[in-house]
Amino acid sequence: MRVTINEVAQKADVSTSTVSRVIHDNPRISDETKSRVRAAMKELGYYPNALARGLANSTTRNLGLILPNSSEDLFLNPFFIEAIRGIGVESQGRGYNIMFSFSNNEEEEVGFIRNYIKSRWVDGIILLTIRENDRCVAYLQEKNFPFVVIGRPDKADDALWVNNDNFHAVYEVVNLLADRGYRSMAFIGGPESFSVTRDRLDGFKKALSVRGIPVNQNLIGLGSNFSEEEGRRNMKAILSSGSRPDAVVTTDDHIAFGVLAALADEGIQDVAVTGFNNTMRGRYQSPTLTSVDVNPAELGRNAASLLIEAVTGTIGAGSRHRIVETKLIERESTECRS
Amino acid sequence: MRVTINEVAQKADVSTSTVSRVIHDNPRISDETKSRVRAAMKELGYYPNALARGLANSTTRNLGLILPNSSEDLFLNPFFIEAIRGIGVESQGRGYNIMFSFSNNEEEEVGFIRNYIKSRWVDGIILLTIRENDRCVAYLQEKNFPFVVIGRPDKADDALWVNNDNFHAVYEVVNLLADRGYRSMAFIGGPESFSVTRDRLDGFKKALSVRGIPVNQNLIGLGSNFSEEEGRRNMKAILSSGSRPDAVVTTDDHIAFGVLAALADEGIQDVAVTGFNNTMRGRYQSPTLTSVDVNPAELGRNAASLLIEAVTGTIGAGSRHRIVETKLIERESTECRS
DNA sequence: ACATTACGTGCAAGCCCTTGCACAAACATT
DNA sequence: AATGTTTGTGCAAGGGCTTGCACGTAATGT
Repeated sequence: MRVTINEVAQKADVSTSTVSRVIHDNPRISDETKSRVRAAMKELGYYPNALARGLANSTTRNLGLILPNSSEDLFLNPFFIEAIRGIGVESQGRGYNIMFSFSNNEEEEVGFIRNYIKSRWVDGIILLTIRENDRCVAYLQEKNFPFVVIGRPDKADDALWVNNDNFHAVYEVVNLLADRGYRSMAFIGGPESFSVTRDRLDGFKKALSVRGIPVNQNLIGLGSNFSEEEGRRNMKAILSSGSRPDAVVTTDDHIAFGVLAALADEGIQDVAVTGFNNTMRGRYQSPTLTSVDVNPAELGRNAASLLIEAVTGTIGAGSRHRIVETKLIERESTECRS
Repeated sequence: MRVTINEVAQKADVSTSTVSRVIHDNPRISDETKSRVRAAMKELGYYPNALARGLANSTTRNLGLILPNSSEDLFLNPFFIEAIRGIGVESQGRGYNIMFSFSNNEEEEVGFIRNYIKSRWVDGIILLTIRENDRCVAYLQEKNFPFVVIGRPDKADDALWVNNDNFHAVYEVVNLLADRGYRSMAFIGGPESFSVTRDRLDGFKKALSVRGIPVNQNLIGLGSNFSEEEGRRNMKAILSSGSRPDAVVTTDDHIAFGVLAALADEGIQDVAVTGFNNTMRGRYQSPTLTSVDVNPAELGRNAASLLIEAVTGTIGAGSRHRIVETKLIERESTECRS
């Protein structure tokens, strides 16, 4: 039998309510009693039972994390593990635990969310990815359950989210390329159904137009996913349409690898390429790849702290979103136009 | 107010005990009653409260996962995320949840373990790394709390663990090199305090001696960690001692990268190098790196299932350990000796 | 000196589910 | 017909903690 609040109460010669109040440092308890109770707790090695506590005040200090169990391209870059780490470190620093589950599709995700909510395991939920018309978001909103998403939800802008400034990130990429002497830029991204894609494309267009460079629709290609294969396919399509950009902005390192492969296939050398997410491979590819570091750990930290503020009711009005700075990492793939 | 077992009982016109028994599919309840109760549950949308259940029978169906929050080199390869995924998928498939925490050092690890145990959040604990004389292992054994470790504990061989056959893996690496015509092989590994290092070194020595190749102590270097830097240092040390192996077996891709860097510094070309863990970078380095895939997802799955068997008391006698096969991935760095 | 206001603590109900034991009814056994 | 077995349910006592309310005592005010 483990030591409970009762033995402590007995030992300190007070009631269990008093012990409970001491645990929560209730100001109505006199200092003298507090220290007596604390001594008893220490002596007995008392440790509160989280389950009982949770049951009594229906709050668990657990957060649920919904992870995609997806194809390679999501796990081959450090984004996820770093984001998870950020979430974990921030949460545990604030006394929260994280439970996670891997889902193969939207339906499974909703299932896990349902389970977390209904079985009352968690106080809030973190969504690590987001789609257009995300059913998880819809479900969570319907249940009115606290959640935060990494990435910007297309509708439901009133939800909590943390995101990069994708618009600005690409804007800067274009500026870099322009500074390096590139003029005819292509854009190759993932599915338009992801708001990241749209935001980045907007940044691309805006940066061009600010510089007075006309946007050429033939130089814009959106793939059905973020894979190398799609990047390659889109690049080939652009080339075979007869266009010949001198730089290619992509929304993911893997897409960029595909682009580089397509260029290599054609024996084209002097086209600049940029990626996103600053993957390992980009650092060792040849040429090393200029990429945007999205700071996943910081995204994770912010997601966790935002959610915790929400579930504890300490969220500041008007601070339901957080923007995390990206960092442009310049490497060989965008060296000055020769 | 959420729907509880009481409303269900009322609706189905039985006692709460009966409902509880229906939930657990107790055979003492008649089929007729069962279906009546189930109908009531469905109609009311009943979902058991995990906390209350846990409190009542002191079991949570949660597992705790202790993760290192360590320097880059541990996160730069997919080992962790893959292992976590394996653990997660296996656990959730069996109806278990995972809680994790990142620790910066052994002391923090013990702290998290203590918290998990004392606050009764979890039924068992998974250790993803292991040191010599691991205090976590000691603590868990002292508390007699169910746990499993990935990697072989040096003492405490009676603990549950899952591991690769590291001896055999390196044995095969040596065989490959020998088949490719290499004769003078060096070994560069991490700290000897890790059993992986020792097991791999044993495999190395054994394979050589089976082939009748003498083991040269000057060609063995053990670093203080698994980093590129240490790999480079050790390789330089070997070279500057005047030795000139024609192949280098390492215990980690990062070490191998360091070795390759050291060789490149000296302008040496024709030395074969092998790594471990099959990292991303190894696939894109030049030369691409021959490496041993340790199958982290499978290690994770097995760890989870072994632990679950242990906590449910369904563990088979004599099956307290599991060995996961490695897979040798041959690439350019071990091409035939020219 | 009496009424009022803190102050510190205890009572007991509640959170929701599990389970050993008891028990009534139905059936089988002599 | 009397006794013994099953079979299916219910009772009630937990599991460990929280918290609204009540209450006695001491301090304050007039």
